[in-house]
Amino acid sequence: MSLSPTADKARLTRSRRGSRPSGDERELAILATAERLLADRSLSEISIDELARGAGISRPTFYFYFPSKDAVLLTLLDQVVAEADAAAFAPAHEMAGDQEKPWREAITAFFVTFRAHRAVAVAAAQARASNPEVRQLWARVMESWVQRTEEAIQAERDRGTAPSGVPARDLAVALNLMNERVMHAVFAEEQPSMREAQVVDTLLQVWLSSIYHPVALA
Amino acid sequence: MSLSPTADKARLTRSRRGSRPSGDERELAILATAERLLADRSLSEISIDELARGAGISRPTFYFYFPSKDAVLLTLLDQVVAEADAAAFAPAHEMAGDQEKPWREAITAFFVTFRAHRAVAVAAAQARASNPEVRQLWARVMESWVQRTEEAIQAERDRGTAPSGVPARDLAVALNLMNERVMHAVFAEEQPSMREAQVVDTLLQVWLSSIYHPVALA
DNA sequence: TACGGTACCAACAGCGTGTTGACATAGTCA
DNA sequence: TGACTATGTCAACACGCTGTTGGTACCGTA
Repeated sequence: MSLSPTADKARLTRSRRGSRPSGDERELAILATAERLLADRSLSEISIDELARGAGISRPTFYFYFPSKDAVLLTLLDQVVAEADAAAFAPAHEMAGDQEKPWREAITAFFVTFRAHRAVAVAAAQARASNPEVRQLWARVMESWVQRTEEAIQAERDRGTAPSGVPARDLAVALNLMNERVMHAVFAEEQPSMREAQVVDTLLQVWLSSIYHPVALA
Repeated sequence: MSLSPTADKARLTRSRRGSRPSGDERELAILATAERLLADRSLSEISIDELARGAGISRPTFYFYFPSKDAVLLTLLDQVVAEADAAAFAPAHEMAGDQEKPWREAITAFFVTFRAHRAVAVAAAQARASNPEVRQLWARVMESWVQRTEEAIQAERDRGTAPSGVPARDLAVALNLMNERVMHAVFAEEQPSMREAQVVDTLLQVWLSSIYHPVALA
């Protein structure tokens, strides 16, 4: 790393472990503290002072790195969402011979990713109500998933493998919202919810039935 | 409309015609003010002072009637839930010849009732995260609807009109959570959601497909 | 008339947020 | 080297909202 001879002079002489951590380290420390504390309590129950102390700085200094608690959560959510997006659409699941497999893989990918960051997922769902930026980020993300779902449903209908029913868009919205809500219930350990092991099978059952075997409504 | 058990606890003040409005009138005024203000803003954005002013009293006097903002919402929610419960299970929808009709009527009943009190519904969903009493009330209510759904699904399976698939309980949980989430999205005018006219048909489609035409999972 | 329950509020205490202004330290350039 | 600028840092303040205290006014009953 330190290629120049003048660089380690400065490093070795003065800046032993006693000197201040860098700004980047501080920012990461705040993020890590936030995710850690969110495992136990909601964001509104966590004060900025706690976040700051956890990162080894004072409350006013917190404002140097983030404009608010919510901004911290927004950063965390951004990371998790990017991870989920990458996981769910990485190998561009093709509708080959098997009808079930690609749907199962996509649902599983979301489930696994959000389960790994359940604290962030639950906190974000709550913050959505009060914070316009979180709401907007989540809306954008949901919208993109809904559109992919709608396109996949429409493709199946066009291929003749799925019959028509309610508009593909509405069905896609309902199914994606169901996934969001069921996963949230499981992660937040709500009453009523279901065992983690049952989540993917149950959701998949509902998706496949309503896409491939819609009933004719009166 | 004191249908609820928790709402009509012993506050049997009769209306003495004084210069001041009676306690009952004040309490109702607070409830009415709350529902009115909730149409525009979330509960956390409404101060107790506003609630008090709206009811024509001072902030400390508010505490004479309710221990907190959340208690006001809890009372409102109690009323709406009682109304929905009554509407959805009033004529004890029988599974007669028609498979679709009873499910459609139940889903429609919920939709109509909550739509009439959308502000309370949306506020309650938000308060659930932070308030244990709201959470508990909603959990109890959802649990009872899930149980009724599970029993109805199981009855259809026992009669041979619906094949087996995932456990009836898990399916009932997923379907009820979907209804909750979709209605919330519509009432809160979220992006993505759907037109109000499409809600019942879309939800019904998913319910009937997954109950009567479950696919065989791998 | 006086007593107790109901209804009411001014004022206070406490907590959390967001801001200000001053100060420290490290790198840069004259 | 010494002055300038960036980046960090924080004690102390202003503010808004919540929940409480301690006291007042009204009214039905005995």
